[in-house]
Amino acid sequence: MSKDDGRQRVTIEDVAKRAGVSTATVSRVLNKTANVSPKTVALVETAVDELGYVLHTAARILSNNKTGNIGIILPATSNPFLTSLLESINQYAIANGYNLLIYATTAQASIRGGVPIPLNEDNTDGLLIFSNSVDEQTLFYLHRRQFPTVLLYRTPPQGLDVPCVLLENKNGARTLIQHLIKNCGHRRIAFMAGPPENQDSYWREQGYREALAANNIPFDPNLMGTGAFHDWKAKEQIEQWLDQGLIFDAVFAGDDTAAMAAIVTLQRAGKRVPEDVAVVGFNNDTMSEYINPPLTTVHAPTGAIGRMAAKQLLQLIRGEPAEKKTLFDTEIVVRHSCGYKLAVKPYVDAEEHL
Amino acid sequence: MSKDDGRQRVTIEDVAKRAGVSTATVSRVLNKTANVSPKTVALVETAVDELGYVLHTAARILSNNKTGNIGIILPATSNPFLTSLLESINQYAIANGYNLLIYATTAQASIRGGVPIPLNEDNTDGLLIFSNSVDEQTLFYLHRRQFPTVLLYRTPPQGLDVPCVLLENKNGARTLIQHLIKNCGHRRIAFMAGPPENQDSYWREQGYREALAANNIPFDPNLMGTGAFHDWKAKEQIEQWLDQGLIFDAVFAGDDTAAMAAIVTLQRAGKRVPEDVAVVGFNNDTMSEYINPPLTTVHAPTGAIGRMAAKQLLQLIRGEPAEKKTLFDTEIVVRHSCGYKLAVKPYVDAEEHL
DNA sequence: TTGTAGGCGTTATCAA
DNA sequence: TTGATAACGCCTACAA
Repeated sequence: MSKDDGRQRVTIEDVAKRAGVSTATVSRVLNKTANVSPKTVALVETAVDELGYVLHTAARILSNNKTGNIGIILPATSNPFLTSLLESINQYAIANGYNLLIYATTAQASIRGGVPIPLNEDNTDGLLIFSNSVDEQTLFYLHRRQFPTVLLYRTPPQGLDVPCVLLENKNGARTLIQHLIKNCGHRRIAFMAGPPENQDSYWREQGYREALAANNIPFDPNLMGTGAFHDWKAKEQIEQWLDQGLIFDAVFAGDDTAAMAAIVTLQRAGKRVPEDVAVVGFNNDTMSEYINPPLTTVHAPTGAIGRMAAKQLLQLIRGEPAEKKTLFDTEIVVRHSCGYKLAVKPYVDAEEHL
Repeated sequence: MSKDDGRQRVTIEDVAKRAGVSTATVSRVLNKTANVSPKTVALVETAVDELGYVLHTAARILSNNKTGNIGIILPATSNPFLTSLLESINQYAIANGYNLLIYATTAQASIRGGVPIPLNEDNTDGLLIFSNSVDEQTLFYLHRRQFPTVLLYRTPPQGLDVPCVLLENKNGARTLIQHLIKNCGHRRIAFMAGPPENQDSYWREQGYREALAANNIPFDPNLMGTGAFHDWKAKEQIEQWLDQGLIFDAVFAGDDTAAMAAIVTLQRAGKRVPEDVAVVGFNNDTMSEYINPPLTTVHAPTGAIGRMAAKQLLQLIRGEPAEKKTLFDTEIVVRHSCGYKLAVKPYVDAEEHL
């Protein structure tokens, strides 16, 4: 291993010798954990510099279990929504003296047969867990170890008492679909679900169904599909619907990413959005107002959610209690893709002006 | 610390006792590092399960320096381009038995006074370093320690011999600006630079200047601004230019994120894009074809770059040599925002059809 | 095939 | 204010 051929590592002992003090003293000045005479401090600091000493993280962790890091585990899917979430958490963490480490897992992360997950109690002081990115066994393990953990966008499993920070989905979705029905006159509204087991998607679907019921529109299973909060998945779903000749005048894409892909796929198939088919999303990602046509969606306070989760986690780490459950409300944002007319005009191709 | 109140951790020793074997044997079956009789293996494995034993990462690292992780350090800016990069690296890492840990730093990460950076030789087997997210001192330190390191989107500093994976920027930018000048008839082309010290931005500017020179357009320092590869920064720059009455008929935004923000800012100020002002970007992010108008840009093979960097790093970790320098070429993508007419029509507002 | 024991680098306890 | 030393949990010679 190339890593082992490296020249001998400079240890705290080397520093101690060079400075003519004990390792204990070096540790004290490094951690400011006790009073040390200014003279000694200077001695140690120059020794550190001269030797190029860098503390061995693993050794410290083994010895006292402090890392200065918090971690977040999330599914490895590239959704701009996740970027916003991470950004807000990172900011909060740094502002409070912690570094954020990120692990994006393709499978559901799990401890099993003694194998730890890559971000855990050994290299972080606490963990944020997004949706169902780790399995229940691991959740229970962390809880048994009383390791500071906060759940994001999911509730804890039965019998597990872990704080969670959530988005209110049902009301937002219901309002959105009501708008589609009442204000825009759509009746055959297709729904694209998120990833399997996703709680946000589940509740958005409930809101969709409630709006239908409230308007005496019978639920039609043929209008149920999957966008998986993913562009190519949404593309496939739209293409399949088009191929099979499904009749629909609107699509609730599940989230903005799927909505964006749905719009483009429909347009490439010769459909006009929103004249032929309306499309609405969920989240209000940054690009939602820039796309073509601007997207009608539900605004989710993603940054606030991230900050709140980080805040709860740091409280837990400090040994303070945290909120069992925090719920954030949403707000509908009406633009053009739903077919409802607005004052602001979107871009019009040059040739139209000629 | 709440983390210390947790019930006693199950160690390898507990497992050994339970299974009636030595810790050495437990370690052997856990790591498959030597032959153990099937009978003993079974004994150990059930003990692991019954006790809920999970290996202590830090202890293993301290003992043998293997982590199974690679790390990437990058600046904490939310650019969809980075998401693509991370996705490709993560896929490659996982396909090859490594986990990717991510650290997004707001300042330039640095070891100093013995303080390690959060992702380092103690918790990863190798490091990918994006652009100038860590300082030179740290780069030299890692090299001195012979720690596997690959630079992404930057060359090593003078005197440092570290592999790097790069994007070709100058030719791409020159071609793009040539297109703006020759095919679209623009002459006063403003340029928005990326973040300070960013090598990609530097070379894009060189390409811009070369295209100008090749067409006998004098370089005008008034047309030089900053977009910082960031939406709000680009917005500010456009607003400032508009305020001061700068005359320009095109903007090379530096990257797609800045371009998207530039387009929207211009439109809100009552300018038509591309009729009044053309806008072009760089990268060809996913959303570039969806925005309004669809963006003319330069395609960068971000996924391939990420995979290549990960590949080089794993070679280094295995003790194999890596390419000193890998350069990826680009390709211009002409859509609507440059003003050049294409067959594919963008979205047209419903009212235009009435 | 298995066990014993030393060492990895740090921090914390206890004395001085 | 400082020093000696016992953990922390694991791995790997070396022995058996």
